[in-house]
Amino acid sequence: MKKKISLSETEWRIMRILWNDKKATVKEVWSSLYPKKEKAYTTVQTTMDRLVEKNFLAKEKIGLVNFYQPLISEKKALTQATENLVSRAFQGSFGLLAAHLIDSPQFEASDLKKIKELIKQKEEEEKP
Amino acid sequence: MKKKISLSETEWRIMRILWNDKKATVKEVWSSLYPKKEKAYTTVQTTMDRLVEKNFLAKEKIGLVNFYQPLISEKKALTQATENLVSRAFQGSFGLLAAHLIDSPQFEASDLKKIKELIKQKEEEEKP
DNA sequence: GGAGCATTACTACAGATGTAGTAATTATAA
DNA sequence: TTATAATTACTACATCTGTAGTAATGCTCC
Repeated sequence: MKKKISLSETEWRIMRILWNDKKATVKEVWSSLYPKKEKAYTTVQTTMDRLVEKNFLAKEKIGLVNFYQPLISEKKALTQATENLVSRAFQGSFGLLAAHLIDSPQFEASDLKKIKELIKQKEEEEKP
Repeated sequence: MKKKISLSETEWRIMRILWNDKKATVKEVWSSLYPKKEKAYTTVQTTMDRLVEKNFLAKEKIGLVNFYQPLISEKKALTQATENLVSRAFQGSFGLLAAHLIDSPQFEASDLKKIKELIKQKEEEEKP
């Protein structure tokens, strides 16, 4: 059985930094994430190493220092996470999730507008 | 800090039964979920009791037997779960999730059609 | 050439989760 | 009235997660 890997809040935050910077050290991630040392350095270290175990990050030692970089694109990670939710909560139906979303109060007019554009775009791509 | 409560695959499956049946015993849920005893009876029992701790279910003893029923609607649970994903992975933007969704290969033509209808419907509601 | 600093490597520990076993309780059938 | 079956209550244990401390290692500056 493939285990459903999912990321925690902190893990996402770390990944996002790596997606932007392509490559970073624990120190860099830590300073950028917790400039006021809200969390311990080693906490970030542990989390990043666990991301390596989960195959989300690669770790490469250059000189003395470990550099980490993403092994998976942000898009792919988002897709996986969405699939996860959909399969758990929406019985596998992306359509159900979309419907729920549109029906949500958190879904604002501006979002709606953008979605309509995207839909139109997609339709044009499909039958050109 | 409010802890982000999230449900596992099994927990969702249990909740779905309860949302349908309104009220059920461990036995009933277990038989319906694992007719071939894929999981132990007590596993379901434990899971349901943990759902009680999470305030997703209420437990009421009638005679000898415990009946469980939802304390939260399916819709609310879906909203919560979606919010969770959105806040973790989509930086809080429902619009981003929606965009990602439409752009997904898993998002089928039929889904698209339904969504368009829903959007139209919503728009009509808003400015009647 | 040793003291201090940065960094890594390893270890720890509490709480949640998946899974299930065992003990206790009570209705029921013989 | 006692053995049995159904059910609950309690306990267990491995794994994962959040959080972090400590030890080891190798620069760098006096």
